[in-house]
Amino acid sequence: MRAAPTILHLDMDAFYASVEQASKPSLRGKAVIVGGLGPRGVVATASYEARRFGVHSAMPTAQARRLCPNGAYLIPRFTLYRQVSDVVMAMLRELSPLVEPLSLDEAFVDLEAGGVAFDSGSARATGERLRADIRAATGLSGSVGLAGSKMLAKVASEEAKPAGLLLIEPGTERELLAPMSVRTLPGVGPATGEHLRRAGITTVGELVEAGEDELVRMVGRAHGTGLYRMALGLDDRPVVAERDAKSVSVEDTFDVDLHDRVRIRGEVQRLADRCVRRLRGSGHSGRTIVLKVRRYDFSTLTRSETLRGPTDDAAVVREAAARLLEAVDTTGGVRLLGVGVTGLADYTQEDLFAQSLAAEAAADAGVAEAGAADEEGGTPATGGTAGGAEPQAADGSAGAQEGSEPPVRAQEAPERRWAAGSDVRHVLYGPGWVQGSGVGRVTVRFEQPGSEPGRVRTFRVDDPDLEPADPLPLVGEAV
DNA sequence: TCTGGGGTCCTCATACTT
DNA sequence: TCTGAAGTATGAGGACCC
Repeated sequence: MRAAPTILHLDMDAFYASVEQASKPSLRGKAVIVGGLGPRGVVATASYEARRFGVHSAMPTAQARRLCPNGAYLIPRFTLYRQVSDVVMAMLRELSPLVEPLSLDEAFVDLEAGGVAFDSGSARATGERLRADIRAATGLSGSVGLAGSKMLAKVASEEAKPAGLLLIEPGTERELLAPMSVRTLPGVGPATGEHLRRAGITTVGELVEAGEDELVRMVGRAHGTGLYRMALGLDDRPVVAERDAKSVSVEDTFDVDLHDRVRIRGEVQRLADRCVRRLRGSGHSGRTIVLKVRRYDFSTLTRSETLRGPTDDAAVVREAAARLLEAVDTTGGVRLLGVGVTGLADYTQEDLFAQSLAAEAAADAGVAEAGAADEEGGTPATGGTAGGAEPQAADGSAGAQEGSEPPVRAQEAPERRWAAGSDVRHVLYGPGWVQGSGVGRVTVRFEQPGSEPGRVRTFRVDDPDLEPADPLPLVGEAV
């Protein structure tokens, strides 16, 4: 067991919403909800002002709108969040080489390994300085937890929220944990929580009383022993700086369930292409292809196929995904499709073997379904309902497949779409952001991170003076 | 009016190999 | 040559996390 509380957990407060408030002065102090804005969207982050109305992460956006009709609803701008996150993570790496990012807004740091803290006093001082530095560099607040283990440090930062710091002194952890809900412990979600509740266990203290054997009996070996140790405050997992990705996947939920088999097939191909682009971008190839289908009734099934060697060939992944789809009954409708690759290997190795194998398999399968599989004439999967606003941010590439799409329809003058929250620039009025759009109009608020709250103006959606723009930095770097 | 997207890890059943 | 046990690979699903 570790003596000194030198594991630090940083958790940025309401990160996405706070970044939006920092970048849009008129939203400071207001209820801001960032998430999917389509009919099936969910909330990613709600500002503390919005939380007062009962809005929280993972809640359907439609429900959030009912609870908080006057909030600002914005699509996420991951490019900006990543930029801010990079700044924060760089500051953590100045403290120690052992930094383990958990997401864009959370990380563990082993302060002792960095030689910046060795006891409660120095750890606390380091944590306070970090919070101040982050605020100075980004204008945002983060909460810091300090303890002798990762699990306790995370519990501490959770308790410290918002904008606080909590250090758990060694020796006090069991006393501190005992009255807390079992849901406090990592790994206890709704299902396990309910399972335990039915057995009369609602607090961490009761978990300890139940004993290891009983817990193993209830929730299985790995989970049971882990849970018992966590309840005792025991956790010797090290802070790990570099973690290899284990899988890459993409998925889309459709605004309206898909019924047409040809359309479904087309979407699966599109997802396979996107997945391979991501796979290659991460410098990997992979051996197992996974197809995910969520049906109209929200039941989810996965089908997978393991190749004899890793691949990063789009054609190979497309074919495998198509084969897997053939084994799935989609009558009734499909609300989500996904394609993933697991069993990752380094990108560098050639995968001719896998490719020739896929060709072989395709030839085999071809005997049975040659007629059905190809010939998907007609029904171009043009844009359509997927992904709602289709912000076309980073990935510019549309669905330009290699020639296989039959007749290219005449492009009906594509109406420009302006997603709420996205950055724009007007020739006359300068930088601003889209506050809303509809019936041929788009409303823009002209302001930027350092400015006073700005004025609102409305334009025609096809106003040539208005253009999409890149996000502006939150602090510094004159604009 | 329901329930996103990108991941990880665990468990269980089954098939295959030794 | 047949059979059963044990170990391993694969596939599917569930829970959880942010």
